[in-house]
Amino acid sequence: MSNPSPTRRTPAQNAVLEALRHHRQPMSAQVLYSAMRSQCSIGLATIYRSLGVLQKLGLIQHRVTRKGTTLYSLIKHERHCMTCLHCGQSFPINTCPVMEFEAELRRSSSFKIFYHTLEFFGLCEPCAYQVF
Amino acid sequence: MSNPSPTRRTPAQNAVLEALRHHRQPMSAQVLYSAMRSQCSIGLATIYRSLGVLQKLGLIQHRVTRKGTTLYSLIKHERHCMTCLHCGQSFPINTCPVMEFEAELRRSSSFKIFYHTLEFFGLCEPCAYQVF
DNA sequence: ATTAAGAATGATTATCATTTTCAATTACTT
DNA sequence: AAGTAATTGAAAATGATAATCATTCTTAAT
Repeated sequence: MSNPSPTRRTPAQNAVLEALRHHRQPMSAQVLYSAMRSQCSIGLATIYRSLGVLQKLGLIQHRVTRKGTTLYSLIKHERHCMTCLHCGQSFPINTCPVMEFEAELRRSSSFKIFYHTLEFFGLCEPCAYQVF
Repeated sequence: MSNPSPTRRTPAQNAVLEALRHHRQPMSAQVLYSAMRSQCSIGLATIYRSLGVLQKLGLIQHRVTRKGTTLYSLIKHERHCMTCLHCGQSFPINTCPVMEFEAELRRSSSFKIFYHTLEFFGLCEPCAYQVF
């Protein structure tokens, strides 16, 4: 459970982490950018770089939306979802069936696991009618 | 996001499906393009459109790589993996701990589930040393 | 404290996967 | 066959992220 962090975190990294801590929901780099812009001065490239580092430190997790944008959030409670292949909408699932498996995998593998993503794909009820 | 609603399966869609059936491994649209190009004549846009339709028909599944390219494959046995946040390499896992949960979710939800993605993120053993 | 080396920053540019456009072609219906 | 709708594909547009590079900030040694 320990994080590999021999390097000191930069002000930018801390600012990004703080922004993610403040806004509770997963955010894209772009949204993070405009949100942080109103507070401090930071470049978009720095945000991307910081997100990369924080990820490798095991502090934040990500998921990719249907449109291809990556959303970042603090590593805490897993929030999985069902995503409609037609409208792209995501519906949250409040349980996680992988917890136990992940713990076991951590023990049996030399791979250092930080987090996981689980997503179900298909059609939501309205779209199941509309398509085709 | 939303593709035109077809009334039948087009030759292009069948060709894409056949190509995915032939090559057994997950393929990107681009790779599919150059692979199919040598056989028949097809445009890249058509491949993307066909993949979208086939996905909504519940015939193929997808996963997004670390570099942002989407890989498509026939819906068959789930193949999950652990992906290194540093080198981007993916290591396959040969069991799936979600099967039972998915079946239950199918029963309890009105959402029409076709498939799911499960991916673990962290650092592979070599990278765990190299980073920082 | 000074300075040299190295890392971090940010504006811009480049890249690359995917989507959209639109004219041309093809398929379906009457 | 004629008319209408769907499909196709080449090219351009989009959009997220990565790379570049000159500048600024840290760090460490003197």
